[in-house]
Amino acid sequence: MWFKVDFSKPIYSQIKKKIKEAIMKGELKHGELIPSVRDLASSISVNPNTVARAYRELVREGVIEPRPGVGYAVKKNEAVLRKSLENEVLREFKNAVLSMKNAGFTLERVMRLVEKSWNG
Amino acid sequence: MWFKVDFSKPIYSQIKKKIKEAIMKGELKHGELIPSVRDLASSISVNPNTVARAYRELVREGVIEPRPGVGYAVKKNEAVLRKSLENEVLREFKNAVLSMKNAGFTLERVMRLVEKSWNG
Amino acid sequence: MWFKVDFSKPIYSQIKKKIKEAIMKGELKHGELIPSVRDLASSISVNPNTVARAYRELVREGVIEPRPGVGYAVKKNEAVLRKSLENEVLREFKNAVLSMKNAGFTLERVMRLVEKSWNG
Amino acid sequence: MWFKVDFSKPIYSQIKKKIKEAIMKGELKHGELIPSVRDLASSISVNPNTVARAYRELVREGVIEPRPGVGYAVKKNEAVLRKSLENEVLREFKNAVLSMKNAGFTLERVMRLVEKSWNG
DNA sequence: GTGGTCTAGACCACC
DNA sequence: GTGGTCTAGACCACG
Repeated sequence: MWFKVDFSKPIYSQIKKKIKEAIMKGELKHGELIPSVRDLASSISVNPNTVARAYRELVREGVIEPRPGVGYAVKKNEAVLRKSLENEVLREFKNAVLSMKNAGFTLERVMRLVEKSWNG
Repeated sequence: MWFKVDFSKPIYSQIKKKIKEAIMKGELKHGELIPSVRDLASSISVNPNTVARAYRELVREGVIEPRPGVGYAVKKNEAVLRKSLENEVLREFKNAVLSMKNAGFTLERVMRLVEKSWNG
Repeated sequence: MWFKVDFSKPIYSQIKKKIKEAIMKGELKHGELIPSVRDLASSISVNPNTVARAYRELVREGVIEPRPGVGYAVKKNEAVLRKSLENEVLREFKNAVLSMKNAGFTLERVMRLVEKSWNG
Repeated sequence: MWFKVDFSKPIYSQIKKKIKEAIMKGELKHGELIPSVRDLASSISVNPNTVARAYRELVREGVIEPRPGVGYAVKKNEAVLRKSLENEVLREFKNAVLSMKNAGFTLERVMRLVEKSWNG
């Protein structure tokens, strides 16, 4: 596990997002152990407490489950996870679309921008 | 001038955005006075300091200008303002699109969601 | 706000429980501010982080809500809170009753013990 | 010997409790061998170390005794064991009753809940 | 080895 | 003043 942290946003929420995305992409499968708190923390050069907070919240959201003395395992598969990730990401996206509208962009221009952003 | 404050985001930035949007929509025109700090503060039930901060930053950005003893007047017109707002909103939008991609949405689904969000 | 911390159980969860109980008893009312993180922390001689964690979880559970720059206010009244507290306390209680049964106590004896514990 | 492990509580203490209850119910009698560490571990899908720890503590408490090369045998009989279990369970029960009181339950409601929990 | 909790203290944004 | 986030590092329980 490996990614670049963006210090302009809360690190713990970036971790949550990355884990969720990894599950959705099949990089982490149902029942598999995710990286240990200490491992992930050192591999992205972040304090273990920060990773622990992210994991704790993922547990609360039902995405992973603690295996005492062993680590954390992926709990739910797409069905439940998708809902959690979708809600988060969708809200952000809808707001962005409305902001574009309020800023005076046309629907056509926004559509073109989606494609452009998507591919590069 | 009135709107519902969303306590989950910085209030001062919501105020800034609203003022900018009002100008772009033509609700506030070049040279016109915007609501006084105290009026806006009481009408949206917010600390006057918060409104003052928003206005201070708008002044710094050249969007409005102080009229000592009178209030604040719109400085930039829609054409000039658009550029700054666009950049801000565009960045947010591109991030949102990429998040959708990472979350496993298809391009087609995203396109449909643009239309849906736009109209609803 | 003032209470004796029991170091044999997680402090943050004792804080959560105390706040909930205070609300249920009417000591803290809807809309009122609860003690600030720093105040409570110093008054019970505990690290602010510990109080912050408790408050953060209470927010997540919908019991209190953050007032940025001001503090935390009591959000829901009995209706919602009762559910949250009841679930917690009830689960604990049912387990205790079943443990008594498994340990060989009679129903009659348990009933008498309820009264005894209640009054003393 | 088999039961469902609850991953939200320490496994070794669940094992201890189960063994004690089995003795009190007469399922395990004085002098009888209890399941071997490896058997119990595999039958409830748990790390053998965990079972070993439970047995070690039961030995320390004088509930069972090691029979080198053979296994562990029940040492105390029901009468002697009862006292230790009772104390443990009683303390838990009293706390639960007080929590119910603090949560605003009435004595009457608690009494009804005892019966309800007792019967199912 | 794993996670869970806590302390101490820093820095930032917000009101 | 308020809370939000993060670091550093300790200690404990569990497997």
